[in-house]
Amino acid sequence: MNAVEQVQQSIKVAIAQAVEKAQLVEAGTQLNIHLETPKDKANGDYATNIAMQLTKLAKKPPRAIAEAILENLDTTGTDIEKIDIAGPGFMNITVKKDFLTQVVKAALAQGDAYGRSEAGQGEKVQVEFVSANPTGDLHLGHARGASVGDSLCNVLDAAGYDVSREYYINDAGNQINNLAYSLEARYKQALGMDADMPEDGYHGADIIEIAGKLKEEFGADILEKSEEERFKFFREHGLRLELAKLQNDLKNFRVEFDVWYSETSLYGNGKIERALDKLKANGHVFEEDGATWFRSTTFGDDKDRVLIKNDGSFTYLTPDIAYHEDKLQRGFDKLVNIWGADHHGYIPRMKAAIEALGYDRGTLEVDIIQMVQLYKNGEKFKMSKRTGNAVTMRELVEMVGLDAVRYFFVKTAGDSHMDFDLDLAVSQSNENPVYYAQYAHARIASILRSAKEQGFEASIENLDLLTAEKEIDVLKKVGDFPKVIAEAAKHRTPHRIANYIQEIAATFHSFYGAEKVINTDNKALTEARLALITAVQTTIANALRLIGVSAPEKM
RNA sequence: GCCCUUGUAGUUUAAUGGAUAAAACAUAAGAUUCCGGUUCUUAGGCUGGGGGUUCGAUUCCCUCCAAGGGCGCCA
Repeated sequence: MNAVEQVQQSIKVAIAQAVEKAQLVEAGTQLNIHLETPKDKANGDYATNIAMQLTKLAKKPPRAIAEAILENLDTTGTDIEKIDIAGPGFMNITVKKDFLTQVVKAALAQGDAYGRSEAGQGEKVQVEFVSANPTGDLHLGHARGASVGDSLCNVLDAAGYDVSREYYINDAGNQINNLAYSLEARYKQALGMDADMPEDGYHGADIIEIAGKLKEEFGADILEKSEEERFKFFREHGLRLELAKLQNDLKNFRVEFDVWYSETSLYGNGKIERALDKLKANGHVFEEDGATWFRSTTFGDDKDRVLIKNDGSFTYLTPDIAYHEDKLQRGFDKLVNIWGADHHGYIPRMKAAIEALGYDRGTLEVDIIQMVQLYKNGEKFKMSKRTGNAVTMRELVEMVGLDAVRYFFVKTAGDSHMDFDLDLAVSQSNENPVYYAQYAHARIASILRSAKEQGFEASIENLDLLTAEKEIDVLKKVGDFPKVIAEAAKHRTPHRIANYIQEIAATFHSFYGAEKVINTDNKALTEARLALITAVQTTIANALRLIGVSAPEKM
């Protein structure tokens, strides 16, 4: 618990004791005292709405409750300067100024770790995201999912959760056969032969590229093989090269996974059969029309689902159920799946399966990443993996820049639809909000360089000199950081980090405009301000790192 | 037809059920002998319509409208 949290905790305790002393509620009642930071700083450093929350229990109007709390409040030993009752019954708390400077000490002492907390209490969370089929390039939607998923994992980690990142490789279904046939056609074309693409083939440029690689490596030798062997060859090598490309693209997107889980691996070890047996034993399986069904309607799904087709093969759902059972048996407290909105209809059956297997359906939470609508030349730009004219994640990064892409996708809540104007993104690259934050960081670096040349160094000796309005604003903003991370983790809303970055950058720029940091006539103040902006720089760098954006020293 | 998600300044988007709904971009007007002008200051909303829940609703519930997505023994 850092200095800021300790202050907040002491305030909460003091208020809780006052509530009890005023006999507003029955002894032992669990109070949920929440401190918020008022939008308008005229309303104090912190505010609590406890008086309004207690109207029912205390059977008094909120302002009367607030007054009763105030009368019974003992502020000795806390950092409370004063408390005002305002509006409908808010209690606005002003804290002693010297406490605010604690955040500078905390930020300087903790460095890269500033902002981290134990809020998550080590809860084991597994986050599965992207999980795109290894049959083509990652496109726009995957880029959004990767940005949000990776940032979420970073935030969870920073908030004290034990997080594991996982990618489920769909390397077992019909789409892989399709990949093999598509690749074979492209391979033949690469050799100058006539070959038709299969009807549902993958027309992406990546398949052509991979076919070219195979031609270079094996020449025309593959044509000598039997049809069965050729199929096996293209399947194997197609998967290998597609997967390598996916992993490389994601790495270049600054996204790394702890576990790459192969769907095929579920076939060799009996896990699918065990999951099926468990569903059967629990009485949720039936036979009809020559197929084996899961009675998912028992658990709220709108229709029952086939598990084994009448040709004896599994549907996609069946190994996926086994996969989720496997996840659950690995001991995670919570499973978070980040899926594209086009898969949202799949949620009820997956949750049904988890319940049917005997687990709490709430263990699995699915966060939907809404569609990204591309615009180009003022018109909708339909993306399709199969028509070959999709904008890939790689192309997007080339056009807009990695920092801008990562920032752009994470600054918007994942569950809201998003319009992405390609022309604007390209033309705006110089005005993109990400540069605003990066500039703040670079500007601080510049000031620190300049100060060093003039013989000044950041010092925490005279932080009490930081009393200007803009300085206080900056102190408060820096102090908010651990709470912002904890809240973003709790609500799984990494876009709050992006919002926070904008706020702290704006607060800093505003301070910069009002106060000069380097003042050769006042060494003590200069060095206190250098400590302050170092704390800001650390905070911005840490925040940018959470969302996968670089923090440059120079721009 | 049924189901899911989303409707907020001109545009793109914020806002644990809280106070006067907030930023950026674009537009207009100003600032700078100075630590980086990619900066700062100032100027704008019937939160899609209508009901309901309560001290209080952008947020929760119902309904209508609109946009997107899903409704396969595909993955």
